[in-house]
Amino acid sequence: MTLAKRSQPARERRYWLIKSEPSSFSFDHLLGAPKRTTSWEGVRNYQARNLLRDEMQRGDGVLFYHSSTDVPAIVGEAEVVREGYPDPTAFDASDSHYDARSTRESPAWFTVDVRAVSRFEQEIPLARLRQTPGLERMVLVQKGSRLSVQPVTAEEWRIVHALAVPSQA
DNA sequence: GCCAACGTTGGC
DNA sequence: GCCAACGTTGGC
Repeated sequence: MTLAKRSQPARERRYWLIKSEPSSFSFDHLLGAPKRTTSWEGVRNYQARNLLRDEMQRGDGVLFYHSSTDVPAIVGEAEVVREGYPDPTAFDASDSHYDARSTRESPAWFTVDVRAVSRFEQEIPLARLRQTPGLERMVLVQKGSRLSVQPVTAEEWRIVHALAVPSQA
């Protein structure tokens, strides 16, 4: 965190949702990682890149979603612990996410660090999200929605939490 | 495994 | 700048 960033006025906490295929990187992987933290690298979509680079801030809340699995679901909560920085995998010719267009002088792709906060008491399957009043406009439930890093509204975050942690509702 | 929806590429 | 072709995502 730079002085410049620390001295910026605080803004409202914002919320995001990130997708991952549990067969490649699950919420358990994140919980088991050093400091329960990982770099969310490898994103190669410009809309998602813009969110990673420009919008996600330290302290923001993150819903962790399992895609391409038997029961696609939101399974836990994480938070942004490091703001956008160049994705190192884009510079590594031996990495499957290598992109020669991205240079250290002019990086094309960005990542943030996320840390696991907690696994939800109850996973929330996509089918349930679709049935939940107030979530009709959530990006995740839109037809054809493929964005792997998505904005979540404060109200959507609240509703999801009420489903996920009923003991606190 | 199927296939709809989407994003990217590249010819013109 | 258009748009067809292609590769990928991801639910079902």
